[in-house]
Amino acid sequence: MNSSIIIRAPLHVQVAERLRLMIDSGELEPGARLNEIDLCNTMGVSRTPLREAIRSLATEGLIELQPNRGASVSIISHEDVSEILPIMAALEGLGGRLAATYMSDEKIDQVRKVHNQMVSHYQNREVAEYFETNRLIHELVTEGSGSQTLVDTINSLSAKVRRARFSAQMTEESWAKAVSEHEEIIAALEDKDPERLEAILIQHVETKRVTILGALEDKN
Amino acid sequence: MNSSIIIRAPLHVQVAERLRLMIDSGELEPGARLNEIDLCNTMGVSRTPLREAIRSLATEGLIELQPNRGASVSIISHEDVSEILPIMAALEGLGGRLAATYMSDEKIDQVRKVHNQMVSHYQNREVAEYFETNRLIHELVTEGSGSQTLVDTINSLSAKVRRARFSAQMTEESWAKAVSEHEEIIAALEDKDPERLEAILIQHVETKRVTILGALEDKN
DNA sequence: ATATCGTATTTTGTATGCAAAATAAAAACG
DNA sequence: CGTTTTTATTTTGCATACAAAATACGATAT
Repeated sequence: MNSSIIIRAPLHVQVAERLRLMIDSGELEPGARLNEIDLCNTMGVSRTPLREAIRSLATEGLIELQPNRGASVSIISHEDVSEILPIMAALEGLGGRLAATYMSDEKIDQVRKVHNQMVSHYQNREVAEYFETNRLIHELVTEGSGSQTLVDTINSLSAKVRRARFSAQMTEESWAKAVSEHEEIIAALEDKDPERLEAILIQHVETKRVTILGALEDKN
Repeated sequence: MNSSIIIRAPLHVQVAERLRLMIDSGELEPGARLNEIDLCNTMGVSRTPLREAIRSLATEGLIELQPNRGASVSIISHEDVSEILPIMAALEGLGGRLAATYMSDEKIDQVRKVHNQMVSHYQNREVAEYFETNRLIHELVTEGSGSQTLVDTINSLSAKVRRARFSAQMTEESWAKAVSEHEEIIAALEDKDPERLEAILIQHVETKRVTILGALEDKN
């Protein structure tokens, strides 16, 4: 008996992951056309799994399909951000409210630890590490809600705004504000105060919206 | 010059629509396995576009994929409903809050008309027509938010709980409650009271959650 | 020189074919 | 008989081949 079965994900799943990564990292810029044959060559797969992966990302909204004209990385607009962030605010708020009620003390301690790491990354101005720990905190809190659907829904929306990498364009001021809001998030979570945590998270995402829109202004 | 260009949707899109319909109508029941060749024969297409469509519906969550074992219509569980409905409540609430602020008077009148139709369907006990007008009202309100992303997100979640057709199992009591809540929805919308509309919609979806869970209890 | 038409090339859309895995069926063994 | 092992069949996964559409290119005409 062998309990450690090797599961190799289907090619179309692997290709989808890789494409998602390429889009996320900026290797495939917004608006870039996806030439099937080129991508097949670089990935070493045939068109069938590639096309299946493209269809998946299209329904996720990361890619746009034009009949007989192929796929391109969808462009995130000012309006898209203005639509997506309020929705994320509502959902992260809901997640926080549930997390403050249902999250175990152990999990809360874990969030606190990651939070402390994040603060030290902030003090050392380690941007990449800061963003990663930041992202992780939000994920942990949402997971604390106990709702996988909520995690998935937020992730799906987050993916659309994340890929443009507005992160690098954060000002010193908005950064400081984000960190101070995170202090409040942790406090509300440790106090197990659902309403307060919800309100803070909504405010926090609102701050993020302003930051991102500011960054978009500069770019365009 | 011909401005009425005939746009024929790609096969994989048509197939996806048809599959969605088959799932929604119950022709393909939850848990049913999707045999590629059978479906190809009934639809008169080859496996390639069918598989692309299946991949799309899988990322939508309507279908589940098992490596080397094909696809099956995903089963909606008690837990799924308990996760999805609170999210829908938050989102419909957000939609209502925005709609109460931004919806034009013309659109509000339109909602009122559909609402009156719905009430008369209720009085005549025309179930199917009632559900359709009900659905339409919620869609119109959400559209009134001006956020297509919000409409899409809610639709995606709604599709998962809709397909099991709990509708038929509504009790006289919960039906009456739903209608009376709708009266309040319309009133809040016409008064352009964002907070009230939000609260009512959240409560309304909560009512729906209880109804659906009750129906699920009876079934299992 | 610019515009338009026709042709060639590229790219996408769909169908089919072959290999590998899973399932079903049959045979061998206890 | 029931259980395992072997074999056959079905079904999925992936690659390739062909058809149709779109794009790029060049020639001709104005």
